[in-house]
Amino acid sequence: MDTAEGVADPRGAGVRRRRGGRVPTASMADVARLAGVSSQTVSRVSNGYAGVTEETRQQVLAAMKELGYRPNSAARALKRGEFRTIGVITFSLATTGNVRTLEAIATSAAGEGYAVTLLPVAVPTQDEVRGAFSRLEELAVDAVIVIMEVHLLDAATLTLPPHVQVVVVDSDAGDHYTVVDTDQAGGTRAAVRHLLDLGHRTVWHLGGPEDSFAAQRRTDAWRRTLAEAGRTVPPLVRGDWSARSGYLAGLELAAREECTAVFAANDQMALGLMRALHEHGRRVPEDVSVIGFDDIPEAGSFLPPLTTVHQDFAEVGRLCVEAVLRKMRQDGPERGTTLVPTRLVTRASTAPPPR
Amino acid sequence: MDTAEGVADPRGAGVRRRRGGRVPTASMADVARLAGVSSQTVSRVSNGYAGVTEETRQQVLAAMKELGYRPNSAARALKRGEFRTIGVITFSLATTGNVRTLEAIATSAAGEGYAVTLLPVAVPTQDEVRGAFSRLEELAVDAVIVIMEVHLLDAATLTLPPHVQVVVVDSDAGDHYTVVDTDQAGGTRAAVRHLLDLGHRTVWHLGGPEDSFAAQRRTDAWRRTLAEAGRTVPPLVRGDWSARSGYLAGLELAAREECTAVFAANDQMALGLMRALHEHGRRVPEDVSVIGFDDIPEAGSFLPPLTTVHQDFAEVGRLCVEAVLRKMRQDGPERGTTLVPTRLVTRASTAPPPR
DNA sequence: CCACGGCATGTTTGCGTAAACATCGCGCAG
DNA sequence: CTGCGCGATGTTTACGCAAACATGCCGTGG
Repeated sequence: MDTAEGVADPRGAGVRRRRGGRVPTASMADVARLAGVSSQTVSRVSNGYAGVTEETRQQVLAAMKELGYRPNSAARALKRGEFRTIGVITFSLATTGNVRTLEAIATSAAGEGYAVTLLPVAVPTQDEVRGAFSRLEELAVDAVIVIMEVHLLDAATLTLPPHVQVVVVDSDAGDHYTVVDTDQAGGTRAAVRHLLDLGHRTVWHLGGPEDSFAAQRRTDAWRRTLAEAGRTVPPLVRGDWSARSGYLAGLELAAREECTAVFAANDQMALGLMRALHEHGRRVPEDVSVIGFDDIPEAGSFLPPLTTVHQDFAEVGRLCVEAVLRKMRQDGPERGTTLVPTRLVTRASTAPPPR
Repeated sequence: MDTAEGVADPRGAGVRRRRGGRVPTASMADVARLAGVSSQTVSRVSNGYAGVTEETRQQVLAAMKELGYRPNSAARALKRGEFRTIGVITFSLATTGNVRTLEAIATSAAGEGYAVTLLPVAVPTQDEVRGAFSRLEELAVDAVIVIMEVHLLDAATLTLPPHVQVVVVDSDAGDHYTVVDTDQAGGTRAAVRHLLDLGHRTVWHLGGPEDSFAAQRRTDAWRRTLAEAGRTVPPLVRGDWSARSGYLAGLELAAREECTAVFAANDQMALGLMRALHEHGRRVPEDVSVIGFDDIPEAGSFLPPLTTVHQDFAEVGRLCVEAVLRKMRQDGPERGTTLVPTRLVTRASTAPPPR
């Protein structure tokens, strides 16, 4: 029982195959002919318009079914001038945050009747991004969301082609574009204050890579919070988000007796950090408190379970879609940044400092 | 300097705006007019055809640039009969495997000049899948890849509409569809044998959820491998892929003195399992060996670093794209399963059993 | 009894592109 | 000097759909 066979070809003996031997699909005209109506009536049925007799409607539906008719989205898009598709540019799906955000975007978009087209950019240079944009423009896309967690390598700010509705996640381009982001500063402040409130004299920081906006903000907020509290700011240690880099950085920190509390810029690095501390006989949380950022699903199963800052990725995704659709419909050059609040999740990895 | 002006507008003084105040975009005709050539010549330049004088070409390019011309993908798709887009149906982006596969698909597809449209399906009932398919068909998509890690809830096998080129990841529908999958059995065998070779009398198994194909295969292969080696098959313990479920299952296993080796169906569950063992004073690997599956990036940073079965998701994604494009182009109803080999990564969580 | 309104349906047209076919002009062979 | 061939460019047309407009039919009120 294969796909196309046995259907009386109303166009006569024409085989009607495109290059490559594609299976021909039924058009509205085919359906119209079979149902004995005009193609416009088929269109009306297809789009659920009123003003079609129930009897006619049934005939058309029957014909559609018989021919396996599917509206041709290219033609429809051409006529309507929109694709109901949102493009998403992302530099990597390796980080939890990006993936969760993407998933939320896809779900929200689906709820609005939009699909999501993915466009991965290998290297985040401005040229690459621009290239991605031209590809997207030639693609079937009405608007674009850029999930950007890394600085553009060759330019301080993001410059993009006009005529495209853009919403950016996790950037500092709020004065040029619409930006939706987690409240990095608020989350960081909560984390650092939590440790200070437990009695630690200061808080060390295992920061993310230099080229990441999110990392930069967390580091800035860490410094600011300590400064506001009048504490000394220990030297910054950097990782690259990976657990491995957290481990390496942890080797350094484990050697420092005076380090009793560490704020890691994400949970993976916190994981590696804790391993290094463990290997060097420094217990968590008795000797050293560790706090993370993100609240990945596994964080509660680390050894010990990790206190961390929970990010609401679903909300970020939802807001992105909302913002981009709003921009699309109103064509308003709306700018500014929307912040999504975080929540501190207290688990076993933080405790008062040793006496 | 707007796009359509000074042009004899057959519809009268129409401003040529679509509903919603969309910015009108330049068409080939606009470019042609400005460049003083025919639209066909613009088309030729746009598609890089030979047979256009360099001089003409430059004029056209200049005109394109001035008008900010972008080919209209809807029209192009309508004419060409293809979108150069692959749809991906996925039930969840929560698991590492799905995400990594998706990323690889997107990258491979981009390499072939194809984009990827994402279609998340909330609940994996057959109706939902079929619904996703109809949406996809109405969408701008030439072929579909289904990343399916969960059984359909209301049917044993996957039934899908005709006329669509489909490749399925991680399924048992190889006799009906083209399937690409990790060699679950091979990986499992390697894991179990590794533990047996270390001297363990048998291997316990922390399986994945019942409704997952992958989990089922790993469980089957575990049983088979033990049987082949003439070992007793301990009772199966199940989790749901999450670290938390691994922890809960671990509480059970930790109580069993005779359990010296556990094969967890994924790394997250292994993580939770190790936490439970730790809490009950059973050391890994001295008292109990633990092996995982997937080799997530963090696996090397667990306490202790996890021995696990490495999956080559990139290869899976690549093969999917390759297969689906091949099917598309040849229209061959090619079936069967392609297996991607795994690799055992030995780290610190496995050792000979205690004497 | 006819006109008019309203509803179901049909016809025309154009969206932007590119294949197929038509034309034009130039250079070179005869 | 003429004609032929070929390369460069123009013209026509169709892709499938749906808005805009046209038609035809019915019933009702004057």
